[in-house]
Amino acid sequence: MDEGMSGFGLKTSRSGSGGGGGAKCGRWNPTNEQVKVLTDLFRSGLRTPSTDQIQKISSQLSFYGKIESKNVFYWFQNHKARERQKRRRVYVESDQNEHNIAKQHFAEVVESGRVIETLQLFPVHSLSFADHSEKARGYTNDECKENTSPYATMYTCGTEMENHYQHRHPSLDLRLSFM
Amino acid sequence: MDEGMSGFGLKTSRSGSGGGGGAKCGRWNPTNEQVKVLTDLFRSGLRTPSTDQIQKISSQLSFYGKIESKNVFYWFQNHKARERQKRRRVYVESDQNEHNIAKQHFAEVVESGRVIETLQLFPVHSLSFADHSEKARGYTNDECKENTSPYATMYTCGTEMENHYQHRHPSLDLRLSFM
DNA sequence: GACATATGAATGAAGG
DNA sequence: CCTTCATTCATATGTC
Repeated sequence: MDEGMSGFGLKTSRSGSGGGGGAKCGRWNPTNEQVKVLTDLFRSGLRTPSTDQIQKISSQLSFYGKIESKNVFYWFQNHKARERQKRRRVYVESDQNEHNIAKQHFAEVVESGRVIETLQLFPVHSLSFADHSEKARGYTNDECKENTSPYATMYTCGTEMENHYQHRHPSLDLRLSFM
Repeated sequence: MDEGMSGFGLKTSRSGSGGGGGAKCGRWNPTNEQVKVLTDLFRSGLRTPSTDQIQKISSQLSFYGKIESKNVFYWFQNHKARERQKRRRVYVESDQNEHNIAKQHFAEVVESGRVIETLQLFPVHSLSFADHSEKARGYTNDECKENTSPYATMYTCGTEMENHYQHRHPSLDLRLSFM
């Protein structure tokens, strides 16, 4: 997700605004601030920025670290595609369990032209780059070992909406591994 | 991700305690049966299942335990990538000369629509959405493209050199420039 | 418990 | 827009 998970500690975050920055170049590695701004823009409705917009965004984000316009371009492409795809999956998935239509809670975001305006003036809340909110991805997981036994595994992880179609037996035609 | 997508379902799949006992998983932990089936499919030649196939496989595997389609997607992505990576290792190590017999390895698996058919047999029952119109686009061999151009920059967003902005700070007006 | 490894998940970058 | 590839992050598991 957009969450990124990068925790603060290990991720080779060369958020070197400023001087050298460790260059582990090879591919763009967005800083948390950059991601935040981009995400905000996306959330505010921007999906396919024009060349000009990309330029501007890139310029602004360069303050936080090395970045090229193509990075911005790709970021939006990927984010949009993944968001859509994610949604598609979820939709299908829930479709199979036939009982949670509620899954659609969000998905409006809107698209009015207003977004464009906003964008040109540049982002909203974006920066508070004092933001050290590392997601600190809590994960207070207790223990996750799913039992590996074939038949008892059903409801080990409730909550997701996946557990419902395990009533019919695969009939084991599976061993189609013939070749 | 995988969606290349890759980004399928929700990431925060921590179930909140709910009742059933079992554990709450931060990530999917496949059962042996699930792994076996996936491996068999892989061995039988399936490398990049289509969305439909992923759905079906996922449905079937749900019999053995909790699973989401994204898990199947990631599984194939990872398995394929790692096999290739491993092979590349070996290839590089053992091959100084021009004899690349090893090259043959991944030419065998790729061909014939057998896999597709197999897959269609796979799902059987269930699935109200079972459509037979598979794209059957059959994983047209991947590994052939050796990615020879690291930075081709084909993106249509003009100007690639952006790093110039980096040296002049946005003067922090950024924070205020919104709206 | 630290360390090594295997693997699930994510995402940048392309190619088409 | 779609799919795919490569790399990397994060966590589960195994070993000592």
